Amino acid sequence: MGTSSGGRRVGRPRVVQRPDSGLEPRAELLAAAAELFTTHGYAATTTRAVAERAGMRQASMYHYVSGKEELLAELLESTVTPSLAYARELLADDATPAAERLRALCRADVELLCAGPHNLGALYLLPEVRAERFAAFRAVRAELKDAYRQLIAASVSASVSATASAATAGAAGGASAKGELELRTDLVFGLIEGVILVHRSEPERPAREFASATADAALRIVGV
Amino acid sequence: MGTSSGGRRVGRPRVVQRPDSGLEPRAELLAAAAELFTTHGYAATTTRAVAERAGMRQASMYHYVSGKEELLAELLESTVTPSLAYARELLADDATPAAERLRALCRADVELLCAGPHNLGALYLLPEVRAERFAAFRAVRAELKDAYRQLIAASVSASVSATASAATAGAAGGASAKGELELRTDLVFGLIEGVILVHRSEPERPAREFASATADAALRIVGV
DNA sequence: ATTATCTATAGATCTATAGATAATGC
DNA sequence: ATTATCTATAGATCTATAGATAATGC
Repeated sequence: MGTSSGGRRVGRPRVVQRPDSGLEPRAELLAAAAELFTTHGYAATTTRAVAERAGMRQASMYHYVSGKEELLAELLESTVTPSLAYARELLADDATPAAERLRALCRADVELLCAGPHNLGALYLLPEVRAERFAAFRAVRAELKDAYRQLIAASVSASVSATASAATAGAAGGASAKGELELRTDLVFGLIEGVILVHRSEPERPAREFASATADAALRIVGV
Repeated sequence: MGTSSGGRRVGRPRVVQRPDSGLEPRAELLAAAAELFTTHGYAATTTRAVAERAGMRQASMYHYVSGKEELLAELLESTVTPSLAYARELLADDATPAAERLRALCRADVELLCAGPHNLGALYLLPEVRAERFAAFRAVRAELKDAYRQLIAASVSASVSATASAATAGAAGGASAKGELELRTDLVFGLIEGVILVHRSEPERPAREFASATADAALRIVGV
């Protein structure tokens, strides 16, 4: 295990020595890529910049990853996987009211992405993500969105059957019930995403509070 | 005037002739840049790609613009300027209730950006926009956000004084009144931005309806 | 012997300029 | 003469590979 600090390392020494970050070289590369991709963009970030920030020369990076794409793929998945795992737990928990579970998912999602050192949420929007290479990530994300959809549907139907006030549901006739659900899902998903982006401008606000306020806003949008 | 179609044009003919688009060369370049920047990203778009899509050779582009940056700057300003103009009108109109004006601004903003052929809203998020070169754009955008802030403040105070139900205002003690306003503004602004991005996935939904639904959602977030 | 790193570089770009060319205008 | 375009290209990258090197391990 102890490859990190301590004993001398195998292999030719790095030309520029730095205070041991405690991270494995691959993790150092990922951290460097996260910072550079979010601040300068993916296409504008060179392999040299990533490697050098991770403390090694450009060519040495290829000992650990196949190139920039692999770094992006891994970063993308690392942002969405924890949210999805939590979403699955929530979907399975049929003891808690749906609205409460929806609230919990919104909070967790915003907090996870706002609390990290970089704005990894912004990576979702890179045009490069549409490439075939990142299909796996897009699938995971679609599954997360579907979890939102299910929780919203359950929240709405619980609210309607409880209060019988169909007025809250807006123009939900019944014919366009599916369209209504799709619309609410897009509004909530848009809020979550947009709010994460806006947060970057005001990073001094505690992520915890902000996530909680966003979750409240999401429930108000859904109308429960 | 009639430089567009009709009579023969001055100068060496283009090597690849195309059905006259009716646009001036500079406008053709802007349209090409809009498409490429939004689909492939700014850094990943080459001057060659822009020029060729506009029907001219790479070098000819420099006859009209100084480079990619100028194209981006112009596209950015063209997306935010109409919204800001409308926001100023609304701020001046003290005959209409604030909540109604806020609703109108949200609608217009979403509709303007969703109705266009490309997702110009996504350009806001390019990391390159943080560069000094685009300070003018960022200033315009900050002014637009301030218009939101003012309309939200006016909506809330009208609502509170009318119904005296301070409960709607959430945890608005009074000490953190400014923080509350800032929070609501970020939530609404985040919703507007996020929703524009989400819309791209489902472009078959009419922009008009979607904008209207978003405006309703914004008012529910604000709590009026 | 194995490993992690290095230096060097070929090949493929991409930008922006220089200078030529093929139209119209007068 | 003026204009819009073209071709050609210098200079500056950037990526990914080849092969050398300087450690540790046995």
